[in-house]
Amino acid sequence: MRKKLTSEKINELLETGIDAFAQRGLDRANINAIARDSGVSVGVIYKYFTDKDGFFLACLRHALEVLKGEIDAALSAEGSLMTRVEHLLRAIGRCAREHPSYNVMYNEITAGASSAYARQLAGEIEGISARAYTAVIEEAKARGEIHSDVDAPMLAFFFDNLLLLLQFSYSCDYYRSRFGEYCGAAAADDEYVVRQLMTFIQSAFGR
Amino acid sequence: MRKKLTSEKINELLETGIDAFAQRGLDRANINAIARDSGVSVGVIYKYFTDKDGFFLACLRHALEVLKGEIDAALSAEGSLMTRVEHLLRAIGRCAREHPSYNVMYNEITAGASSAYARQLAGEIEGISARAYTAVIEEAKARGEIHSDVDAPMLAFFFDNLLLLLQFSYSCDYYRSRFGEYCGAAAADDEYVVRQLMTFIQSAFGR
Amino acid sequence: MRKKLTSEKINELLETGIDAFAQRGLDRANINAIARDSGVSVGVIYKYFTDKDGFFLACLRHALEVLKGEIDAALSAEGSLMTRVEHLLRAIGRCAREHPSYNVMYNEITAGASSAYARQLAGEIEGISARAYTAVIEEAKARGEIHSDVDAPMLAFFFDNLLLLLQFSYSCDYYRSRFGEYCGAAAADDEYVVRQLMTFIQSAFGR
Amino acid sequence: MRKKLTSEKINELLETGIDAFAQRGLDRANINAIARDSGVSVGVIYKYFTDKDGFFLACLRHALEVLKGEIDAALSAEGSLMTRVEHLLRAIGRCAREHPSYNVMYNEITAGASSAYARQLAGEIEGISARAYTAVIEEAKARGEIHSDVDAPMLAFFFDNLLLLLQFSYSCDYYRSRFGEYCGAAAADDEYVVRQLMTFIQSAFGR
DNA sequence: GATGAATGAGCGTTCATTCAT
DNA sequence: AATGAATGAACGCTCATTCAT
Repeated sequence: MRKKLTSEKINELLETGIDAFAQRGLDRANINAIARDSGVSVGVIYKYFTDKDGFFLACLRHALEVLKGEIDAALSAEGSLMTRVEHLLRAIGRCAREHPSYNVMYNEITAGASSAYARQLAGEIEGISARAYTAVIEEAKARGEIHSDVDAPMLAFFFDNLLLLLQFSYSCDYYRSRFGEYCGAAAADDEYVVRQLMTFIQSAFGR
Repeated sequence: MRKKLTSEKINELLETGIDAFAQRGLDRANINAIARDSGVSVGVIYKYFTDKDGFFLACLRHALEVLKGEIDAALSAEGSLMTRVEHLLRAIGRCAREHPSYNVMYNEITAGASSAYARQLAGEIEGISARAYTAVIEEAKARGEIHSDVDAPMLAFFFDNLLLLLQFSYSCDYYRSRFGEYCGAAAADDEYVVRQLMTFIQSAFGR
Repeated sequence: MRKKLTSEKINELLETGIDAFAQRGLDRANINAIARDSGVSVGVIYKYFTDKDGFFLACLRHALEVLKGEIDAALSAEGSLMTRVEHLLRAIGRCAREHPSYNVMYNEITAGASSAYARQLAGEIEGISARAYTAVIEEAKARGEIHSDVDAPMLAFFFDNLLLLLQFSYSCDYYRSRFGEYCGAAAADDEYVVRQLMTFIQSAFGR
Repeated sequence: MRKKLTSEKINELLETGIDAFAQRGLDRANINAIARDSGVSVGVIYKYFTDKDGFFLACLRHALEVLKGEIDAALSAEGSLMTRVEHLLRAIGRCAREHPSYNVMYNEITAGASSAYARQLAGEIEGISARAYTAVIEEAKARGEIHSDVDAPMLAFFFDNLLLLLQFSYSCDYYRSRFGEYCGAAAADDEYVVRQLMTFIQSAFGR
């Protein structure tokens, strides 16, 4: 073959990597297998990425870019606080359906093997949402949509905790089973879940 | 040596395993090193546990037993819903301080490598909390502490999501950094965090 | 098998290693092949030696110990300077016949791949001969067997140069061919070579 | 670029190759790095040389041509045997200073990896010196400068052994350290070494 | 002819697992 | 029963070589 790699090929490689890492984890995923399944040679992985960790990180960033893009779009929609929350929840559902592996990779970095990069990644990944959510909440406070004596960053944190676990509960095996343990069949009724979580958040945000 | 293994020795082995798995993850932890550090031979690990995965699972269950014990104790205290919630939050803080590795292992099973056991473990681990929280909420509904038209299991689920991420945010590198990104120094003020989360949950539970 | 390795087995391993390194060089020798050919698993190589380099060094030291042992024996014989020289030359011939690979390994460390250890190894290996030869020459000077105004260490150096290249000329492919280019069939006549070199050295040592 | 390769460029390539092979050895030197450092593509190396070994051999011949040129010049000078020897020794010193890598490559072929070409190379490289030295010695014999009953080729061999190890002792890490072990600071005093070796050879050549 | 990105065989090393003692 | 040395499959990574441009 020996044809120059198109950027689509690199994208395919990242997608294959994401699937492999999501299914088997950073350590159990096999670089040689990923290369074979992507139809490229191992060599190109080591040409484009420093090592397995570097490739994993690239896959991760690729996944998170898409994820965060959807979130941003939802957040910057017009409307009241709760309208935007609704958009957010629906975006989360959509992402989980369209890119099941992305959320799994996201969850992966919170665990063991990637903890060497924990601090840096958290800054990179969470910083933006943290500031965005906090800003939206401050804004809502200013508009009187929520209590004025609330701690905005912490409210944002609790709020994102709910979203994050919803994401994971849609996509990660363990969290999905856990969701089922709690809610049974209702867990599968996306619309119902959104309504219930909306109510929960609405109340939590107070008047 | 060649002395029969005391159950004490087995406990020490599990503790060493938990620390190793928490620090390095299921795949990177080294069975031979764990044996050495516990002062036993690799042989006994393979006598008492089927394989590395089996040993990991045993470590996990050991950790979760302690964790769930604390939770149960807090939950079965006397008092109003919010009093029990407060006990719960404080128990979570205490566990995070006393057994930092336990929560990390808990988070570990939600990720990649252990997903083969996801369903089974989720049932084992989450089922009890799911039923306990749901029962407490139903009870609170009956007492009028929370709205009567609320979906108890789903409320329990959202509630546990908040608790779970608090646990992880106290103990797991990534989640701790994320907590810092959101809340800065306030993240380290346990008392303040408890108060804020109490308020959040109180509101979410509605009148 | 799984039987504990006897020290003979380790010796066999070293011998196999020496042959492999002598035939193919440090880099081209294959650790897995060496293990297979010795009837042990790769694992034991990495249990007894830190890495390929460490194993190579162990092989080297094993070879040189034997070599230096023979030299020492010859040197500590009774008799005049030239008698001892004769013993030395015959010992060199014997070693070359009995352990053809040992000299090749010795030559190996003077080249490329092992140059990282050059200084240390030179001290370890040459220091003893350097002192021994110099002492013998000083002694001969004192006895009036050689000129009194000669620089003993440098004479020892030139002398050892002649011995070293004789060693290599008996055992290393290139040096052997070179020997043939110079001396034709005479190169194969050990006795004749010894006599000629004795004469050469005798003259060089002066009256 | 895509300009035809000048012979100048090829020379630069060979020089870079020589440095790389001298520093890292045949196996550890990296063809791609050599190409990069010479400002040519890997492709041209494989156009002008059959493979890595072939390129190594070309580098070697390039180095030896220069080396042998200097030797020949010294040897064909006017004067007595010992005058020519002195020229030779000084030429060796000069080469070691001007082309440190050349001697290292020379030593490289005597070791492991290139032994496949040992015989052929030895003929190519040593044959000429062998005949030249032997001729000079025969001549000196005829002129009565050395004993008439000496074996000229063997004397030439011993003589070249001394020169060869002097070359290597000036340029190769291991041999240089060995030189130091024998002679300490005196090893660095070129003039002194030449004088001592002259005396040694003079005596060895006999009356 | 020159280029240099792509290829993939090959090897050093690790470590879960076994089993003779 | 407990031991721990031995095993060897498996995998990350390198780099000599090729060939489409």
